[in-house]
Amino acid sequence: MTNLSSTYDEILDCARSLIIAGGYNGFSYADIAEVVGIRKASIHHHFPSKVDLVQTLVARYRKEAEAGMANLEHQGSDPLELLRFYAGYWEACIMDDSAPFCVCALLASQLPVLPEEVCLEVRAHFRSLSAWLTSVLERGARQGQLQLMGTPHDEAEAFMATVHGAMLSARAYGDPKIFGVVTSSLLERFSSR
Amino acid sequence: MTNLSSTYDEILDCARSLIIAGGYNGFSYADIAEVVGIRKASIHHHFPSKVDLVQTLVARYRKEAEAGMANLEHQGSDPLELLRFYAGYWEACIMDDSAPFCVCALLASQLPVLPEEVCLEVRAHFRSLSAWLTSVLERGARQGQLQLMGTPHDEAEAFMATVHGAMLSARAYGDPKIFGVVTSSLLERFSSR
DNA sequence: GTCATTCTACCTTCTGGTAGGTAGTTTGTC
DNA sequence: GACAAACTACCTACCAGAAGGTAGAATGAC
Repeated sequence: MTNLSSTYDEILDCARSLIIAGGYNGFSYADIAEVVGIRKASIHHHFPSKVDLVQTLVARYRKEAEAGMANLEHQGSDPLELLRFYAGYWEACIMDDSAPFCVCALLASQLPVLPEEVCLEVRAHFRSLSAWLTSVLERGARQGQLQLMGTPHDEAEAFMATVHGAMLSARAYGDPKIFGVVTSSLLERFSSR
Repeated sequence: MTNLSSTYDEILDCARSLIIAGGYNGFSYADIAEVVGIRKASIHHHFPSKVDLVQTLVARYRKEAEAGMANLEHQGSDPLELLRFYAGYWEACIMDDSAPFCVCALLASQLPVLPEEVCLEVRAHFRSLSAWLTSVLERGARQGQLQLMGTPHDEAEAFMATVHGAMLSARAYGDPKIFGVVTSSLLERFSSR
């Protein structure tokens, strides 16, 4: 139980890449089988159904993201630094093409055709990301470091939306640099100076 | 040629709704056939392949959007009004669930698995929308009505990204109101007063 | 009669999923 | 330590249904 096979992880990693590329209906067990070098049926041993696979994958993604946010928080960086780090993290992922889109953002776009279980995981990610951003903005505003025009919550939603939209634009233009253009414009607006 | 059958249009409208819900791989000819009340094979008479159908659909969408932008432009409204109108248009579409997502924004998210022809149409829409927003922002800045921190182009990209991200959040939360929250925060920031 | 439209009937390939089997490892019991 | 039972990870060989698509025959308007 503690010793999970590496195949299990390989399947999850592969599925993640495939979802990032084309969403829930954009890949099949056959696609994974080919990449991992295993037979289709063997995937069912690890993940009985496609819903199981994607739900596990998103749950894990969500956990990683939450761990990342908690970790940033403990490093005691100031609010503006945290926002910069968050945007910088995605900028790096997009520039080196290692993860050119947030799994949950991509799945959210197809929410109406997603299985209920996956839908709930995706929604939970949006809520936890929004909550974290809200707390960062709230702290920044209280310290006088960040310039907010609305409530921390509303500004957090706007921040998140802009980052997701920037991922979309980078993909649409086929130009990773556009992500940096949009996010740096976003960050600038929050700095007081 | 001038007298296009209404079935043709019904198929396009139906496909549009289905794409808005789940993207390129989220619907099939069978789905359309059921809604339109026609046999699968009959759709092939109007659109030989799925690529033809989606390409036509996106091209038409693009034309409509460009006509809408040109029309707004001719009404001579001031820049801030134009931005408000644009955001308000989408807010209405999302609130009444008539078109809760931009077809091109949704397709852009799955660009890596899209047929080349569709990909080009989607990209073209992003470019024309960005160009229009740039011109509006540029004019607003020149007139002193809008407060820009970066170049009109960069701000236009940020504006577009935020609107697309707001669509995504509204869908993720299952709450149409979040679109208005994000976009009104966005518009406020551009107003001078 | 011609032409567009729609139909039935069919094809191939892909889809997620199942059944049943095999080789190798762990585990529990004596 | 020996040995059976159970478990893990994978396999081959299927299946039913859905996918996009084709061929050719009816229908019906001009």
